[in-house]
Amino acid sequence: MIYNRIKTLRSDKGLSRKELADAVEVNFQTIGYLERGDYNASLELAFKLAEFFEVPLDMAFSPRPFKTIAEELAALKAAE
Amino acid sequence: MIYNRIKTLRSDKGLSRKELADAVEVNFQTIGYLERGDYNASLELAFKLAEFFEVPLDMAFSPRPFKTIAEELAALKAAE
DNA sequence: TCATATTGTTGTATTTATACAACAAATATT
DNA sequence: AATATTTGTTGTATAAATACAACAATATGA
Repeated sequence: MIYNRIKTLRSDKGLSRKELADAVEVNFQTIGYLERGDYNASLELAFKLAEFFEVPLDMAFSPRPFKTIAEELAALKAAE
Repeated sequence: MIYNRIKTLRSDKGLSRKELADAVEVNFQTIGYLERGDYNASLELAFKLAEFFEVPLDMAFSPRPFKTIAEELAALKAAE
């Protein structure tokens, strides 16, 4: 299982699934499947999405659950 | 099409396909397919391989052809 | 050189990712 | 509230990734 932040990245940009799907050239329902975790993106699609969102691939996809914002902040504080 | 450096990374470590395959829990022939570019790794396998080789994912996989060592050196020199 | 291990090739089977359609449920817009 | 847009669900179809087997070709090592 691979975790992803597609939904967050997408809504941050104020895009609908259809718009994102068009941008990376997949069916709009494919975006839905990915966001719900029904299946993983292919490597190819993962690269396209990361590129589209202008983030490194492992900021959009991770083999381990992403930290919540609260956890990120706690980690930052601990690292001071 | 996604490019990869699995063959290089693997032979740098002096491993056979079988050994690498066992380490990332796939069939040894799957490694062969990937090395020959017959098909792409899944995102899951890509993460496992990158982790195994201790390199960032995009050092092992890229949507664009990797530079040769000569090109890398030329780029380094140009950046001086 | 002979034996063994590794790699390449071909072929079949299964699983997973993607496409597409129809329609219901939920949100947003006017 | 009525309408339109977006999202969720289910179902079918195809393509791509993976497993596995058998065997040929190459390379490695005794």
